[in-house]
Amino acid sequence: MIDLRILREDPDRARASQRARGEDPALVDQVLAADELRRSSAMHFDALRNEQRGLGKQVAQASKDEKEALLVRTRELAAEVKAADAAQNEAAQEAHRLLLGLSNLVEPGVPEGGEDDYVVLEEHGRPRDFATEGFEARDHVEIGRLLGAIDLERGAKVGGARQYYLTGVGALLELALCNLAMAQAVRYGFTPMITPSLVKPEAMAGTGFLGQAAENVYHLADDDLYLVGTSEVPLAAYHMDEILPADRLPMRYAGYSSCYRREAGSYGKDTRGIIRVHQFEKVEMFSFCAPEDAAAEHQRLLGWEKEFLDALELPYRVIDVAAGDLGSSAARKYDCEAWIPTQGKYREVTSTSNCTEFQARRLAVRMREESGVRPLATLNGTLCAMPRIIVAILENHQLADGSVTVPEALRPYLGVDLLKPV
RNA sequence: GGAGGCUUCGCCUAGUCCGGUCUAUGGCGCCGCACUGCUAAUGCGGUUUGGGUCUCAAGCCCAUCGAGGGUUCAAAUCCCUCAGCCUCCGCCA
Repeated sequence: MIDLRILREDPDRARASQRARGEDPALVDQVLAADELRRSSAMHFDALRNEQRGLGKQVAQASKDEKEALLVRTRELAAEVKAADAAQNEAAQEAHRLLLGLSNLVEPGVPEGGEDDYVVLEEHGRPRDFATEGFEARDHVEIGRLLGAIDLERGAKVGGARQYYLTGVGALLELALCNLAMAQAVRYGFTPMITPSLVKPEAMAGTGFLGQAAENVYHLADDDLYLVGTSEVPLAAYHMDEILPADRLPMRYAGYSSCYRREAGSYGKDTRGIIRVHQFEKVEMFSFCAPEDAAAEHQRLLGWEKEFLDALELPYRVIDVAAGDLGSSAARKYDCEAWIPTQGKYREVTSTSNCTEFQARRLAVRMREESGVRPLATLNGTLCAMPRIIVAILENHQLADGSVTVPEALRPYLGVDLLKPV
């Protein structure tokens, strides 16, 4: 949700932001018109209600005869107040509904355009040259089968398309990655959290996932609960309706949870393997901080993502995601993409977003400092999304016989330095 | 799933039976001021949140007693629905 004051004072900025995203700039003017109506109908109600309360006091003190006279005016006033209240509520709801449809203001400097208009900021590590090494790289599906780490056939049998079992060393690998990620997060002051995957509509809507992203969200109609696509949702909503002391910011949480995605509209994309699945586990970083500190915090989150990928010795690059490919909550987003040898390209493994005050306004998370109360900023970043990291490790660290070298940092958590075919 | 109890402005709490004097009591905490070798103590004042009005501030207005609806000229207070927490019973990992 955008600050109405900014919208009133600088509507051009909001229109430009909408245009950059490829969304409708006219929505800004609809919101402003609705807000105008909201304020005028509220003033009307306030005035009537003020009169009603004043007369109410007179009635209480009046003698019997006076009372009858007062009640004449007061009875018709009651009807007017009721009507004005209804009008006010309707106007407020409509203004709010329109305001919720507006995406966050894009941060200055974000590349223009859509999905393919990202800007590459950095490259780290060098992809291996398997031809020079004298063998052809196997893809993660094949390696996973050789190691007894991934069972896709039975995943499909039991759960349908895009479902999988991690088995044997595959399962252990995920647990080791989780521990490595959590250890790093704790080192930097994050509070480890295991979060609910099932949340109420307020949490889902407040985080901004029931807009254009809604088609990718699982909804349990019988209970009106949603399955989260990321622990960003329960972490953002953790402090819903709360006022946090400014001197305790930033507050950082690392959430581990299952993530569920319908993957609507991605038919035919990544149908092989576990690059794109309906359920996976993820360690997610989340930060509540002062708005003026958000850009710096965003860089810190990106830094911790890079540190994790470095520790796993993966070649990757960092991209600045274009305006048209940002989620509605994000003002800016950086993705880290790991090199996938058998695809010959970089694929997203982590993503960090600065949501500025957008989510905090919707969720009513505020900060208290001496000068008062105001919304704070929220940011999120992937630390370790299991399937894609497993894909990257298996493919990048494979040997000619199908074995996989375990990155040094992971060895204490896995207990072995080589995964061998079974 | 069934029965009962509870939910008040940071925390605790009065008020709810019997509607208007609630502009919500008191304590704790916190902030400011005064007094005082220092600290402590004491005294005085302030201290929910959101919206509006206003050039800004002050001031003023409206809403807010778990949420929503109803009765009434008038609701923290009466009625209905729902949620959360607690206790007990039943079932179950």
